[in-house]
Formats: sequence, structure tokens, C-alpha cells
Amino acid sequence: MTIRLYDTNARQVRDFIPLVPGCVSIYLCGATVQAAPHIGHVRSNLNFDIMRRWFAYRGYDVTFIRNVTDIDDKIIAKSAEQGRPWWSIGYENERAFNSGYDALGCLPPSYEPRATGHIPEMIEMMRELIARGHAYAADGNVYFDVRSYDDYLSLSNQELDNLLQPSGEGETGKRDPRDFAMWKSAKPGEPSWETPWGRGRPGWHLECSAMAHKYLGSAFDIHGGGIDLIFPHHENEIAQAKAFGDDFAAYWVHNAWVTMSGEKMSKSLGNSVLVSEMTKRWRPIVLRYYLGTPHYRSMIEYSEDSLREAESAFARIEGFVQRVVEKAGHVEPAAEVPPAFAEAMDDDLSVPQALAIVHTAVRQGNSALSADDKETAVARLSEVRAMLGVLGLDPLDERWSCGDGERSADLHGVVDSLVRLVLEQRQAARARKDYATADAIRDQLQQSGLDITDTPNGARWSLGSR
RNA sequence: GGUGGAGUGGCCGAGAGGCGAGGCAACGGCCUGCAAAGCCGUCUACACGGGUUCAAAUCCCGUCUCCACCUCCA
Repeated sequence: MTIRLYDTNARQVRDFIPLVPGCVSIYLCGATVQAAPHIGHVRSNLNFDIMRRWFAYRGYDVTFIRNVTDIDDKIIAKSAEQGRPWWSIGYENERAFNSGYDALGCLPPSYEPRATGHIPEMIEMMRELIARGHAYAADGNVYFDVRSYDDYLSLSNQELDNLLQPSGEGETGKRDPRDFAMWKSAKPGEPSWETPWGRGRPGWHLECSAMAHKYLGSAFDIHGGGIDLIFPHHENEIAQAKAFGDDFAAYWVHNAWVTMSGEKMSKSLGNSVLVSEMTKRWRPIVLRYYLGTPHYRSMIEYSEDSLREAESAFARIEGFVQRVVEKAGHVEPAAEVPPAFAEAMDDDLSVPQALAIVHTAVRQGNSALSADDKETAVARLSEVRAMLGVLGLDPLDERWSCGDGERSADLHGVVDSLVRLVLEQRQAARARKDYATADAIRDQLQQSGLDITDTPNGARWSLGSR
């Protein structure tokens, strides 16, 4: 019954023991809103969405903080390039991220703090770190003194002296080239805030230490993010927070990335597949199935073929759900998921194994349907709904009903009675063995985007997959 | 140079000493006027070379290939 998670810091799977019984606090590194989100960004969020849903299912009270870093070098550069304010660029991308998360059915975080809304907290942290001898000001920058913190690089298991020398472009006055900037002095024309060390702006890592402290306190349960954040971002967060006096995160969970032709999808490599493009071409629930069901620590090699495969696999589940509902009416999700499913989820969120349980239930349910065993079919559906609910993939969840709720339900009724009229004609043709006419009717409906399936109880129609 | 990860059947994708994960595709069967869907069955795989063991995809040694991080990154 204990949830186990792979902790990057321990480099092994550990039993999850919450700091406060019954509660779990999660800090997820969200976006640096310098560009529109690609599917790798949503994948990360999706993995943690499933994590929090599982914790909630297990009875935990979940506090989920996902930050927005709304100031950085690239945002400033774009602002200068486009002649637009930095905050307008950041906000535009922030909205794109949120609509991407939303489209794929991610639950909103408990709170979503922005870096630039927490300048006083950052100044306070720097003041304390300077007082404690872990940081120093130089030329209007504030640097963290990495040699002053003994445990530096323990998360990524590296030795300070083995690191390649950083370029340290434009960062002057460092005691050690590997010291990192918590605060950067403002160049003319750049956005800046007043501090005791001069006008400037946050470096990349300070916001997370400061905001995690503010919203989750000096100690919290889980810190998450993409595997590429381990160094330098998370190492630097740890150094700041711990040197400041926080215990910081108890568990570190990192998701793997999405690759394309074997290479990491990234904004700078230019091989990004934008979420906005994908949701135009694929049903969001299918995208969620595709991006959310491989294990979170496995790479996803993006391809259209495997997306199509995911579409077929999910259609199988969906078909079962629809058939049972047509036969038996509304079926509520079961209160509990099957034990084998729970066991898989407890074991470091083994979604692929959990999904095998779903497919088995679907197969059993389908068998029950063809044997006319309504009771078993309903029981399996109710389990399937409970399991899919945890994964955020229940096709009957209102979230996935397209368009504006009641109006589209009305429309469905209209289409249904029209199609029934046509199907009656086809049935009449079939009855007099005029199969040419019957097939022509079916072909025509097919071309209108409707799939027709004959069953022992008459023909049924469904929206074609594309 | 340092640190970490990966290589599994036609494809995707789990597993981590012994019971064929699961899915997609294909093929055969049942059902069907035909089709579709569904069900049943078939396809017995773990980069390579050694070793340990009654037993290795899994552990050990070595090799090859690929990827990532080393101050832009989810």
C-alpha cells in the first residue's frame, strides 16, 4: 500500500513517506515562457498530473505548485528583437502553455506563482545567503559561492573539479568560474528591479528556491521536473535553499524527454512539435494516451506511426465503453480500481503495466458483451472507468465532450434520428436482399464521417476516427 | 574528460534470476449477405563476446552502437 518513487538523489526507488501524514506537497518546475510549448513540455506536466491524481486516489491531500519563470535572457532578447514588452511575450507563452495543459486534461495546479511576482522574497534570500557567507555581490551581480556549500552537486553525483569550465559570458567578478548568478545586474534598457546591490533582475534558479519556500515551507515532499534540469537548475536550487537553511525537497522525481530521430526535442534544436499544431491534427485524449502512457522515466521517440497506433489502441478501449453504455445506460466508475492496477501504480507509477490491466478488463468486458452477459460487462466498464479516471483518460468524463455541452448533446440527438431514418431504409434494402443499395447507403454515410456497424440488435453508428 | 541513461519480436512498449506484460500490424478461425467491431488462435524476442548459476533478457567482466547533462532547456 506504500507508494514507491524513484528518487534521483538516492538513485533508487524509495518508499514514499510524507512529511505530514496524509498530505503531499509537490513543486514542479514549470515553463520558462520564452516560446510556445512543444509536446515534450506537456509530457512533463502530464507525468506529474498522473502522479498527483494517483496520490489523490490514495487519499492524500495534494498541494501542487507549478511555477512560471517569466523573465530570462531569451525573453529579454525577444523583447528587444520584436519591440514588444518582455511581460507581453512571457504572458502570451504562458497562456499557450496553459491551454496546452488544459487541452490534454491536466488538472490545474494549486497555485502557479510567477518569478517576477516574488522579487522581495528573492532579495530576502540573497541577503541571508550573503550574511551566511554563501553568496557575494560583485559588479551589481549576486553570485552563489559554490565552494562554500559542501554538498554541492550531490544530486547529479558530480565533482566540482570535473565540470567543464563554463563560458561565464558577461558575468564578471566571480571568485570561481563555477559560481552561478542568482541575480544579474541590469544592462541599459533591460527590465530591472531595485536591490541593495543595484538594479537588476533574477538569474534562472533563485525563483524556484524562493517560491518553493514561500508556498511549501522550508521542507516539502517532492520536487519534479525534466531530467535535463538536474544540473544546473536543481543543483543550484538545492544549494541556495539548503545554504539558506531550508531542508527543501525530500524526493526528487525527473521525467525523461520526448525525442525526435533519437535527439531530444528542444526549442534550441528547432525540432519541436508544437502542442497547438498537434491538437489540431489529433484528438486531445489520443495525445494524452500517447504521451501519458509510456513510463515517465522512458524516452518517447516521437513518430506519426506510433501516434496512429495509440489512436487504434485507445479506440479499442473507447469502443468498449460506448458499446456498454449503449446497451446498459449510464455506468458509474467503481469506487476502487482493481488491486493489480493499484499495485502497478504504487510501484513508481508503472502506467504501462497498469494499462495492461485496463486492456484485460476491456477484453473480458467485450467477451461478456458478445455473450449477452450485461452484468459482467457493466462491472468491467465500471472498473475501466475508475482506472481510466486515474489516468485522466475516461472518455465519458465531461472534460472530453467537445463543444458546448448541452448544445452538442442536442446535436447528437438530431444526428441520431436522421441517421436512424437512413439506416431504416438500408435495413429494408437488406431485408429484400438488395445488398447493392444497402452497401451504397453505408458507403455514403461513411463518406459523411460516420462508421456503420451491423450488430445482432441492428445497426449502430459512430463518428469516424478522422 | 566527468556523470547518467538506452539497445527487447514486423512495429510500439513493460519487465529485471525460473511462471509467454500489454497494445498495434499481419495471418488463420468463429460471427456476418459483405464489411466493420468483437472473440479465439498463430508469430516464443531481449546489441555482441565471455563468465557465474540447476536456471540469465535480468547478475559479473569485456566490447560495440546510440542518447543526454557538464551553467539556454521539460
